[in-house]
Amino acid sequence: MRNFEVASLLLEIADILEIQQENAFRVRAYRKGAQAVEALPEDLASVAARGELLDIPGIGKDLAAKIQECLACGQIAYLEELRRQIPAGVVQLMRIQGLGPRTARLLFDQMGVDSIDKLEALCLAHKLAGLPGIKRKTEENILKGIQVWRSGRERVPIGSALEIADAVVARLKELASVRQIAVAGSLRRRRETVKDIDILAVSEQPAEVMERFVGLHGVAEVVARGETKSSVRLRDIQVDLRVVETESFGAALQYFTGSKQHNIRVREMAQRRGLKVSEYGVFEESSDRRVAGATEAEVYAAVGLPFIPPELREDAGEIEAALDGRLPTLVTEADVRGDLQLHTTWSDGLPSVAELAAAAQARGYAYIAVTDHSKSATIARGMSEERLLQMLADVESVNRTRSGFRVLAGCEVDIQADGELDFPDELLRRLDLVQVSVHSRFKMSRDEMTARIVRAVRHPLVHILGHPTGRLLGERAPYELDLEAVLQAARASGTAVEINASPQRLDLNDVAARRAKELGIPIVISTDAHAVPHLDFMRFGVDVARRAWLTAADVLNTRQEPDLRTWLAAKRSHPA
DNA sequence: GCCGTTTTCGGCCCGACTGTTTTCAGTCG
Repeated sequence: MRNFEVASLLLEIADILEIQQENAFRVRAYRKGAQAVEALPEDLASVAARGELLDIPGIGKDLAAKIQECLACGQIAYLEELRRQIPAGVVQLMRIQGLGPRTARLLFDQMGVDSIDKLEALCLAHKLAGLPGIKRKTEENILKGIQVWRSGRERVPIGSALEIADAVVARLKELASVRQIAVAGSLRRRRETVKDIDILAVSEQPAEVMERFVGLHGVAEVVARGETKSSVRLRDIQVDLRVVETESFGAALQYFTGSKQHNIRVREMAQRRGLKVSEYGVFEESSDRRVAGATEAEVYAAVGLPFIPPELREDAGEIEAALDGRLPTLVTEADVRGDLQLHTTWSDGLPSVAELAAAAQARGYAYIAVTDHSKSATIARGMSEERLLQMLADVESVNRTRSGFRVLAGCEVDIQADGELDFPDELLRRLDLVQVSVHSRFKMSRDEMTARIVRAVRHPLVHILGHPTGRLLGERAPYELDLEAVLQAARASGTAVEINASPQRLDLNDVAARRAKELGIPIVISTDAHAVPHLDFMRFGVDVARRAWLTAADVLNTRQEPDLRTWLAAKRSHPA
């Protein structure tokens, strides 16, 4: 059983307990436990086998026992019992925006509502008005919520969310009264998908800012409108705006960036020091005197912490690391010296090698690798062996024209169903860089797929495993795979793994990349660009790397060109 | 249910907005 599956069972327990109006802290304990499990960079089964479940913060005796039970028999008896009391359909009701546990309980108890379909029918027939606390308006809001839920666009990929957020920020910045403005929330933490966009501004004319905000082009609905806080639906996503005073900006930014769990930890630390943290600032409990608030650094300092980068704020060990002075210096886009997975006219890319080299050098890179597809990738116009040789000549001629810049001749070689590579060794040996990836036969069994990839990763001429899980965000689930086994094979053979920065892929993801780092596996961040503008995807890959706690030293393509070439050569003499 | 430089018991983050209310509960982040 996968970690996320265990986590989802724990979350379901939390949901049901919440509907049953159980102790809120007990509910929180299950949610926290679920989050800890999901963020765990290693398989729960391995941790359990070592008897270390209790070492996971947030997992105590009870949760450890339930996790053990999960791993042993795939279910939790306690949850089965809860499900008999509150059917799954009732838990589903809480997926509707504006509908929480109290209302779900009320609807189930009084009207037997146990599905969203039934809820919709009753709303349309105006059968809910008259229940305590429900009138016409509430029915309307529930129907709107059901529409949003049906549209299925509950989470938006980071690429499109950033685009919308940047546009909103630009429009609001035009107002002279807007002194400061920033994106907060999970978008600032650079989660791969987000549920909404949070924007924070400082202005002495909050009313003017709100006015501009709710009137923005593309606003489909004003969800809420207050003096300092408003929400709209804009192009299928909710955007929240808060306006605060200058002296509160840092506190508000810290607060609205979250995560919720991270903030709870910060507040607990503040409490122990006799302080109270809110979005308005840090205050002395006794006197209400403000001690911090204008900047985030100030807020963290007040509770005894160094500044923690937003990407780490998930309560996944960053508080402890900060206290011990072990926070990593995260890799930045400026550290990246080259891009190692690129496609050109030699297969399915748009630019020529020369065009790509010019664009990459203009961007400040010192090198790139062109990695066109191998012959089996027919859909992607994979290269025949002759064309591969012609590509080598092309790369050589481009290298003659450019100084201070190097094009490495590479290939993205298909991993065939049995783990064999798509080109013979004598050809691979002529390449500077060999990347291997799966592009076919996605539906193999977990064992077969694992064996297939492990075999390729162990091949002595292979440098990098590309998009290791094969997922396409929101389109295709990762293939069945024992990723831990693949990573162990990479470690043993010295092979690097890729963070594919294409916003469609982001593969490895943050959790897996963090595990790869833990194992000491070299990591590359590549865009997989098929056109010149795709070189800009690098920022998304760096975001994943930062969420994975990576420093520049963990990332191969931050090295100087000679160092990289040394690594590429040394890899081939690595004892397999 | 978890946790411990205040604690093995008694705590556990904090405020805005809406819709229903005549003073507040529910939801959200």
